[in-house]
Amino acid sequence: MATKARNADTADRILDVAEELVQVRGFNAFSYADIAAELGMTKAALHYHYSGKAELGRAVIARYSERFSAELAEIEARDATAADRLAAYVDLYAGVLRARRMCLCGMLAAEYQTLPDDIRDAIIAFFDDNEVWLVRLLQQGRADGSLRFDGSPADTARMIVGGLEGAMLVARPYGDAKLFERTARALLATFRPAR
Amino acid sequence: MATKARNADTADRILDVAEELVQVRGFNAFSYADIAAELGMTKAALHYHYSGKAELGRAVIARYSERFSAELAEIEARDATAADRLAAYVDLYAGVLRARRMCLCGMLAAEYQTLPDDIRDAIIAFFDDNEVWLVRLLQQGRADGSLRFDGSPADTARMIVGGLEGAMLVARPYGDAKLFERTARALLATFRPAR
DNA sequence: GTCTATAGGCAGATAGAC
DNA sequence: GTCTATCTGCCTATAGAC
Repeated sequence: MATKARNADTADRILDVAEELVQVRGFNAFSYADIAAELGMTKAALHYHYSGKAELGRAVIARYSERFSAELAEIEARDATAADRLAAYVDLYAGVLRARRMCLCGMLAAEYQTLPDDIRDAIIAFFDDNEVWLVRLLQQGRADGSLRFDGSPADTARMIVGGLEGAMLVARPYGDAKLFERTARALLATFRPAR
Repeated sequence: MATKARNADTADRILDVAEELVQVRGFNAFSYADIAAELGMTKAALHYHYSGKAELGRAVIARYSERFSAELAEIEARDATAADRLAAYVDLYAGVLRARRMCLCGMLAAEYQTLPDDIRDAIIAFFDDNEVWLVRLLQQGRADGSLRFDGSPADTARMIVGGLEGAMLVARPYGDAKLFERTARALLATFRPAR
């Protein structure tokens, strides 16, 4: 029962637009009117699919987190060594920035204090998932010698997530994806086994 | 002609409140009404001191950047070695997070796409200044052997700024300043000369 | 410098026809 | 499912009295 990907149903197209708006402008800086205009429909129609902005936000982050998890699983299926997997992880972030977007959860982390409780929980869960995945990666890399680092895997995992989120945050005003890539390479270089 | 610091004039107290609101909630998530309520005055009075929200934003970032520059100069006056200066630089960020705030320019970087042009320019200038200062620091550290790093000073400087901004961004949802400090220590550890 | 009062606009949201 | 019409509330901003 395949549906045409080109012709996703309305609920999905709303989610697509909302996701982009959150990543580019932030949750507090877009309105139902923006989405309605983009899709050529009215605000009232949006309320039929998502009862309010908070619920729309929940749906956006839920889909984003699922997709991110799927991409992590894909990396594990495709790349064998810890070093390759880490490079692929960095590429996920680079792809977001090339689309002139901020990481959804990085953007929402900035707005954290203004967001409803369940969205806050989802942000925390996203970062927790990333940390768990990276900790396993780092343990693997330390064991097989493909990654070198001094601190605990947990602190190092947070250094990676923070380093990439921050590099995106700072690179975006410059509108320069290459800036991010050079910064990320400097971060990756600290994990090279032979120095 | 000294004025009492405890009794700063109204324009300064407005700036104090606005600065905190931007750092905690973001520029798009506070209003003149919030500031007026906090200071026990009316919105109209605020407009006497700052004609509009955009001008208020300009004033906030201008004062913040000046203060930040002064703190960098203080570090150079107090700490001699590059390693000590870098540690003190990290402490600046830690202090902001302990006050439960995000770096002002990190927050504004997230909101960048929604901000007026002159505020955008000020954000870029802030990061440029930080990079310049860190590049000099890194060159000094490489020369005197107190800091070790592989990439160019410029890329490494951006790795530091990004790493600290991102570590703040991610630590703030957890409401845990210690989390930032451990992450920052992991970052600093990559600069240790003997590994 | 600070107030009251208010303008004008846009936000999120709902009712009810089709 | 989508529309028109509308509500209520908050936003930024201004006029004018004190």
